[in-house]
Amino acid sequence: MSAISERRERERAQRHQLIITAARELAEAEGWEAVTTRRLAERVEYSQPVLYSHFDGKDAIMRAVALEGFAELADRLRRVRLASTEPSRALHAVGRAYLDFAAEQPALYQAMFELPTDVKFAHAETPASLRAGFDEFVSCFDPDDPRRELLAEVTWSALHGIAALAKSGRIPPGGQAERLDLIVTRIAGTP
Amino acid sequence: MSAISERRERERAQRHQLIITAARELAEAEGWEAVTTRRLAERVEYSQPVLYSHFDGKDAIMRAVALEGFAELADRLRRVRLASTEPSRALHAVGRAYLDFAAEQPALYQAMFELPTDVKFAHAETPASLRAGFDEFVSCFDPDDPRRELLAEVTWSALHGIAALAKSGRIPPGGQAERLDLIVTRIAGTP
DNA sequence: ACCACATCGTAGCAACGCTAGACATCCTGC
DNA sequence: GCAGGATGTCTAGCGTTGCTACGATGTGGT
Repeated sequence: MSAISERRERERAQRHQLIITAARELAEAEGWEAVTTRRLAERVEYSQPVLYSHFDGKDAIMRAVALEGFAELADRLRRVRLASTEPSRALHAVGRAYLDFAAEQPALYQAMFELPTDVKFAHAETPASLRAGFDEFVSCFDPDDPRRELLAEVTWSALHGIAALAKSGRIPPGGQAERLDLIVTRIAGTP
Repeated sequence: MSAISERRERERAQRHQLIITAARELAEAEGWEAVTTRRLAERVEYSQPVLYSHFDGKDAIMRAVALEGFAELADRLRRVRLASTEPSRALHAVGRAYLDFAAEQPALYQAMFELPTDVKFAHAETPASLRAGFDEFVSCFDPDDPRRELLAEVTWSALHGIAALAKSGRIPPGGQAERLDLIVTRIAGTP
């Protein structure tokens, strides 16, 4: 009984992850509008109702994908920040890593930051990985500066702005490096 | 024949605008996901196929709403900029007007800047009203500065970032004024 | 007055998210 | 070892979506 139900639980967890990965791959390959419950079910080789035994619905699946993305992004930003020898260049490196993340995985980024979500961001029940990503920006500023939370917010928002507008073609996709330079030098520079 | 077909054409144009207005109001009241072709048809008191004799589909209707929004935004920004007596404060005023526009009409803003679109932004066939809105930002900077296009791009992007993230609850909706201050002083301030 | 044409509504299609109930399969207790 | 119960999966279907083919209606020109 114990060993068997453990195996079942293991299989169930694997399938849970399989659904998330399949949704993410499908979204990245053909966009979120192509991620239907039918296609997703076919892809994981189960019937539709199985999806609903793991998630409350399509939105919950997208939320799970987004959460996975938050963890990966926070990890990536952290690594880049710690690898920066000079603190003054840390923000630049983190910013570039952020833009690269958005450009390399547009569908994932969309699920995280653009699609409507009920994930709470600046609340008590905010997932840790979510706060962790933001904190990487905060850590790039002087701990003694009382406005460093605000500076991090605005830096993040500006990066999100150029990432989102470039992704949808609303500003020319080239020239992101130049925009990043401007943001970093103006915001992180001495006031 | 002439007078009658002219009247028909007039009625047709009125209905065209009626559809756009109805879609916009419905989206603003209940969100874009509530704007279905059936509900929209009922609201304008015609049957569904009539919508398709005016627009290529739902996306085209949303595009028409967005274009109307671009014209209004450009107009609003222009007025605010010209009303600014002191040039150094023009950018601040334009920025606040932009954020107000986004906050007051979230569905319209969403159609303009967040939803997938095939409207070209930085191309030859860019609608005039669209370029006009961007130019209001450009005009806030020194005409002799070779980087003023870049400065306008980044300013606009940063404003879009805080508008979009605040609208979806990803940053606290309060404190936009503080963020605006920071963006304006850091970007428009002397480098 | 009559025909031709344009215009509009009814009805229907495939696909969507989601769910109820039948079916099969496996574990448990005697 | 074997029936009984519980767990898990699939088939089938509901209501709604964007969109369209086709028939009815009514107007305009000759």
